[in-house]
Amino acid sequence: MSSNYRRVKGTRDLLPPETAVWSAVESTARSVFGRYAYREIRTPVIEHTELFVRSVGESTDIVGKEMYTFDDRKGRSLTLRPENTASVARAYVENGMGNWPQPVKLFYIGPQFRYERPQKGRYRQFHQVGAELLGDASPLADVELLLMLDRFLRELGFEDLVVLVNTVGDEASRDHYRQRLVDFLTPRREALSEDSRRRLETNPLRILDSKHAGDREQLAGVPELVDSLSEEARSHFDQVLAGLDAHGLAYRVDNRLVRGLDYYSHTVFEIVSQDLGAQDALVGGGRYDGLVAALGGGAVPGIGFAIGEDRLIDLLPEAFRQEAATAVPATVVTVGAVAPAEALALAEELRSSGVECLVELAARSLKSSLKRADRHGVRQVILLGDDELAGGYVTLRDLELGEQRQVARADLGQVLQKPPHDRGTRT
RNA sequence: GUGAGCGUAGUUCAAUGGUAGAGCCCCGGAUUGUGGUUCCGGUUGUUGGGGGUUCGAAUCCCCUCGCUCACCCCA
Repeated sequence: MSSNYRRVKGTRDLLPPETAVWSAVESTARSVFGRYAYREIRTPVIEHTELFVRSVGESTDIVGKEMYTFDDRKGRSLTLRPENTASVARAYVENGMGNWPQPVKLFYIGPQFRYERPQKGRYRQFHQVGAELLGDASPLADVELLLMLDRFLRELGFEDLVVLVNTVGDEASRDHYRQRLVDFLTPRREALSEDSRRRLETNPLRILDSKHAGDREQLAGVPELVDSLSEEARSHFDQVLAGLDAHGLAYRVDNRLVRGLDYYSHTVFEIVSQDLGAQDALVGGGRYDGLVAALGGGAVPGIGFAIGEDRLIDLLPEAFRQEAATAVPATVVTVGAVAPAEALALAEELRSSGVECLVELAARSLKSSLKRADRHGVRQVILLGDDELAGGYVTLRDLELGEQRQVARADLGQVLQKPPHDRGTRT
């Protein structure tokens, strides 16, 4: 408000100490995904617009009205990625990953962009943590992916999140069902919302998860997609559910769950939370067996998920936040007539032995230095006065315990190596 | 794109047409070798911006920008 320069709408500055939480969440993702041998991929933030039109789908809202699209200086249409699966699939084809040992397991962490009106849990620049498994069509691959996702969320401390699963079948199943759905809804056309009437032509399946009250009424008695499944699609889904049962992963089958991106097939899933307001989807994902082929690759099956990192962090259990918060463990302070340069020299020694510390660089009264240390959330204060300098030791004061002791200067690095870890966050 | 609510100090908020304030935060100090409590002192505002009404506007009106929430859609 005081500045002429402001964040662009829908973006935000992530500041410490919050960034430490983000960092910890991302470390956990790397750790968990790593145990399943997923490796990180980093794709560009900008892509050719056509990539998203082809993969996400022309009739989707994302492509229709939510993309940051612009022409570069040569008139090529470029788009800030609205999601990351299309880029991963493109990279798979472009880099010949089809020749790598299959399946290829990739994860990504990064910003995505959608031009929407910002509100709770929805930003124009938001962040996703996602994983993609390419080259494995088996139902057990779906199961393993969901187990990995579940493990990640549990390591963050989430307990009661429920996975909603459904199948949208293979292409033949969907074609068959789409026709039945259109047959059912056409007589009711006039009672549908404007959006849904449009979808009847462009993307009928999307009408199923319309939240519009009138639409929901008209959907009473609608044919279920389950009944249109091919033998193979039915069997795939049954095996996925059996696998989840075998591992005790809680889920709910939601026959109305249809995801907003065109590339999905077979298994689709979502994790929603009641504590997020209107933007309740925390994770979305599913199988996309036709995507790589659509981008000019071979018939390579795929499955993946994307976690809304911003939303995830909104909901993060307090215990994990606490653990992630960082406090500065120590500061070096001079006493009496000792020059601050001596303190800096000592701090550098400590840093050489791996200790994290601040230094008081101004000559102040001890009283004032201690007060400042306390305000910075420092726990250990290293006092360096004439006596200490002459005796080759320091006085180490623990502000939390209110105790102090003398430590030989040579041992100080060792003593501070393991900082007390029980200090709370300062907010 | 549509609707609603809200814009006063870094922050949370007061001031209902008559001199823009308080708490917190931040900075300094209370005889420079001992912090947190306490006390003293200090910095910070074109009242989001522009226009109008009025002797006089943070306050009323119009426009505009921004924020928040919801619809829609999704992560």
